[in-house]
Amino acid sequence: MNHWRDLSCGEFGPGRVGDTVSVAGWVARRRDHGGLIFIDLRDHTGIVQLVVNPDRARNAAETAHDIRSEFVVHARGEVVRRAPGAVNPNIPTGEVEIQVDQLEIVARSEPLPFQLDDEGVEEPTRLRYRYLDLRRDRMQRNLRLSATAIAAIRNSMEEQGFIDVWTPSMTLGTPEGARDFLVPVRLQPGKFFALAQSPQLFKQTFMIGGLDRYYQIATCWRDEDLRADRQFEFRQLDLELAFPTREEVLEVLEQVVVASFEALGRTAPPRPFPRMSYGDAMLRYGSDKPDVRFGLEIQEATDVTRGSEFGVFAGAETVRYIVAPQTFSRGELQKLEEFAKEWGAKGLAYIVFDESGEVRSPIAKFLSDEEVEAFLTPPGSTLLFVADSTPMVERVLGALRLHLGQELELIDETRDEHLWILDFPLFLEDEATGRWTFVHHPFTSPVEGHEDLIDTDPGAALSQHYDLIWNGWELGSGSIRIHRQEIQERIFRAMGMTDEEANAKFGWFLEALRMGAPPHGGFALGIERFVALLAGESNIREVIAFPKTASGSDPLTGAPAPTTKERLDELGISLKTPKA
RNA sequence: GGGGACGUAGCUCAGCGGCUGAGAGCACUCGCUUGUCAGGCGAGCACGCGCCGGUUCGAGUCCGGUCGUCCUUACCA
Repeated sequence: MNHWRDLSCGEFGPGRVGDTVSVAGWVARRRDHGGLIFIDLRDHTGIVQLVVNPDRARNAAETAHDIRSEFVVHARGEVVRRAPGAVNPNIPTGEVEIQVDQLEIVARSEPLPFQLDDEGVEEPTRLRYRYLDLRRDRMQRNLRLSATAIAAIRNSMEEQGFIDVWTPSMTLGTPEGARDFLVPVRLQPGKFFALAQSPQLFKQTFMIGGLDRYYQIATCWRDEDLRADRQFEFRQLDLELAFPTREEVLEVLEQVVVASFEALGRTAPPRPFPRMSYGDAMLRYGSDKPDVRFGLEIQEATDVTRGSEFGVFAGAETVRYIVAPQTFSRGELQKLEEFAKEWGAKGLAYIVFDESGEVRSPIAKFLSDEEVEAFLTPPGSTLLFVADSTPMVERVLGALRLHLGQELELIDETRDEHLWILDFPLFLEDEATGRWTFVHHPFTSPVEGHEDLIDTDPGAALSQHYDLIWNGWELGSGSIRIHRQEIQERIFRAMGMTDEEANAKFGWFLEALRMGAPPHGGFALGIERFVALLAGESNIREVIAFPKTASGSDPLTGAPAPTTKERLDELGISLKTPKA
């Protein structure tokens, strides 16, 4: 170490008794007994108690009198064993303390705007003074955990033969997908770069360039509303490999996840991770990112209700239901119906089977014997039905299932469930426009043999896309890509894009596909989501040093901010509503 | 853009259906205290109801708007 410190605060123990040492850190707390003064000295490793005794060091005692919370101090003294009655079992260094000989104030501190041991401080305050928040255990732990995980990810990628290559952040914008952040160019006024939403086309170009296995922890920018799991800028473990099978890509990711768990000293999830088809996920969970830590699976009833006396059932494209493992009062059922309506349902039919075996249901009188028999469940349960178009049924019951899972505390928080979702459709029909839009991105390869469906029956074509889900969070997604130019062009056409448009947007890439593109595929894993889950946080802002708020600003720096007229003139930009 | 919640002291919050000194805990300041570790005891400081407007004899409280924060939804290929 150096003259400031021989040991970090958390490193003191009985083995150091008798040593004369230097220590430095922040004053977590000072307890002044008039004579004796105790100082809890803190750094990133922990806390050690300094004892300043005027009988031993008069100058140090005078200095200690001036010391306040969060001063940075440097002390020199002797490590001594505490008297048996004075041991503090609450801190790892509690068996020893430092009898101070010299004490120096290195930096003073104003009283802090919030107390570091106050767990209840609101997020805006924490972000406004993030440097103070960072001193606290939670952020120290999360950022260190993040660093450990990222190191493990890099190691794993290197071991698996991937090379780290950088791609530009400033690139060509695309009208599809999320909104781009635009970057004006002083040298070419009126033109804009877009900040990369991901290195997607660049990494495919690496494969055409013969790099074979590429990875990068890439920063990505998307101008979309911020959420608990979304920021304007975030990082992806971005990777791509040539001549892969789907299994190989999944294998690479599973290795990365396992390596991260092991680096953190955790029991790794068993491999291979379970798989589920997209169709299955939507049917059973009403979601393409199902949380499978609890049951409450959605049941299909459409066949049974086809000719139902109950008009709502008979007339609906799809009827499905959830069996909740308890009964509900009328009021509770009404609330559940309101919840379903908020998600777009026209109503929520129910059948309550009381503990006594009695049936409460406004629709029971319409149901045939076959229906009643099909829906029969043990006493003390409730069936909740949604009848509507298939996407609406999936949507509403998926939301209701999650809602009930939380409300009824059915989710086993101690479990970790990793899951692959496979066999996505290539296209989904956009409900608003009726046009076919790609589910993932337009570079995803159809399943072999489904190429012709692109033109004949787009809705039936499956893609070689896959998502990695952890406890209901989408960690990332990937696919086997299209490496044949003519297939790529057919996809663009199916989306209603003319050849001219496709060329204008992706011409350089279509050209590259004509010059020897190997089969390739890859994946992108959301780093912050992954780390947040590893850290047990439900919000990625807790694992980001300087996150932005939901409104897209940074309370610490005050960004974003207006700029000057001069800067705008230089860039050839005029504002509709000029600001000072 | 839609829905919900919140905004009172540095922090976290209480505050009646409208009434004559706007509060608590912690923090902070001062004093006393030589074995505390959420130190103890005593004294003190806080002038603040996000902002604008309205209703009223009277508004932290009611109404409208606005700003900010969080959650959620559309959105996030």
